[in-house]
Amino acid sequence: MAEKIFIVEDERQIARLLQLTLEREGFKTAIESNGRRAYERIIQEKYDLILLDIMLPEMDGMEICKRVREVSDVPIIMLTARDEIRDKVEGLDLGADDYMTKPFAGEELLARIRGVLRRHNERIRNAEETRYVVKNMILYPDRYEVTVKGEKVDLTHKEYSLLKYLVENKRNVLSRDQILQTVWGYDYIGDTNVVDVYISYLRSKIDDKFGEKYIHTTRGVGYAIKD
Amino acid sequence: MAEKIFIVEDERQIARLLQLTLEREGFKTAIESNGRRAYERIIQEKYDLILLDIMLPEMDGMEICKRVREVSDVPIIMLTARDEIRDKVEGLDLGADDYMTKPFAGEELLARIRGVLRRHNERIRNAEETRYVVKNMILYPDRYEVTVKGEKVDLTHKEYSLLKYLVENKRNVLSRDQILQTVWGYDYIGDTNVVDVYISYLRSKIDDKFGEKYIHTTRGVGYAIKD
DNA sequence: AAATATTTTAAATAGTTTATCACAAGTGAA
DNA sequence: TTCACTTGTGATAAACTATTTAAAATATTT
Repeated sequence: MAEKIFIVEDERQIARLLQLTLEREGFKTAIESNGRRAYERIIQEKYDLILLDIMLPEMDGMEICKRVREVSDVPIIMLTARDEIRDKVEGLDLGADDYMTKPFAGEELLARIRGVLRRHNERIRNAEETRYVVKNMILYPDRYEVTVKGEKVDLTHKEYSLLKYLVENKRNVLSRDQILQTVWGYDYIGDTNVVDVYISYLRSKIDDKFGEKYIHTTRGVGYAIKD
Repeated sequence: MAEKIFIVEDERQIARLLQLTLEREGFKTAIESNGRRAYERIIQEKYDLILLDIMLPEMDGMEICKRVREVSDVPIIMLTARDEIRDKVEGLDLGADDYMTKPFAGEELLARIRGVLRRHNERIRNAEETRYVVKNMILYPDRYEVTVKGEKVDLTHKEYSLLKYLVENKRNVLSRDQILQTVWGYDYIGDTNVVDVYISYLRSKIDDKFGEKYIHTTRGVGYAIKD
């Protein structure tokens, strides 16, 4: 699918040139010359990348960048005249992903655009990782990691698997047999209290350490994790 | 069927942006900017998911989340500003299903919404989130939990099993023999009044405590639970 | 191969639940 | 209203369950 690039530039010549360069490479484009209108369009429509000039009528590029960043991570590349070097720095501070100084070579622009898009896609893919939230505990299954109040908790493999099983079934009481089957892979139910022991380990590393009750016992039945 | 998502956010621009993003993906949406009104709408109407900003006029998102959780399992995703609140939020008890920091990429938000909805649906389908309701009492079989007027009732295993059997057969009078067979597993009927005793325990924990008559005696026959 | 970490088993302890009994209270028929 | 029977309830001993600890067995790393 072709990415849609929004060109915010009040100099018609430059805007047109950009548009031709991009469309020749298969991108879709839209152009806007007025700052305030550009901001509104960015908010309301969906673009995959914004090329943003700094000097614009009604609202300048810095201001647009700042405001857009309050609500969106859409990739932004700032376009600056060569002598506005101070602006470069400031633009990056405002959350732009990259910048280009005018005049620029088409190849360099395309390379930067591809780079920014690639990094952005990676960011999204990584950010999509699932996580399970219970109170202030977060379990990240892909990372094999658990944090409580932002602090990493060190768990052994069995401890982690047990916690994961509980968290995946938040609120439901799981019997020792269910747990043995799922976490330990036992298929006949022996005479062991290993589940109880591991519950105890988890509690000392989580409940006790952070002074909150996560793991609940239902006598005669099993264990459950709850908010 | 399109899921209905309730956007609770006081910044119009952000709310609007969320709405557009979601509607473009085929969700139905509703917006509310005031915290107290949002709470009332959540309680009274049916939404499939709540996007809940933290800072809101009249009642903040944390408070709403906490109160809603007392009566409902509706999926909640918290929205927090990146710098100011993020750290605090990690340290606070959400009871939420997930959270997002602003600004966020539309793709990530959609991925999280789908993830939370999927898990919620699985919870309902697989975990038979069935509930038995008698007057103000709700019995959740998977959670081994009983609430009356939203308040959790502490029951022992036998008490719970007996209550469950009665509730599963609401309005039907069950004889002591039937109860002994099903709940106690006795297959010959001895000379015991243990059923009577447990009926008494249940009444003191439920009927008496909450001042309503749930368990009825049919003289010479047995017991039944009724609205 | 030694050192370290993890997992399992076993046993002591503390705590809760259960069943029974004895008697009190309640109910309906005569 | 009384009587015979049914039902309700508090006390308690016995049974059971969960928790913790420590030590033994196993796996992993150095």
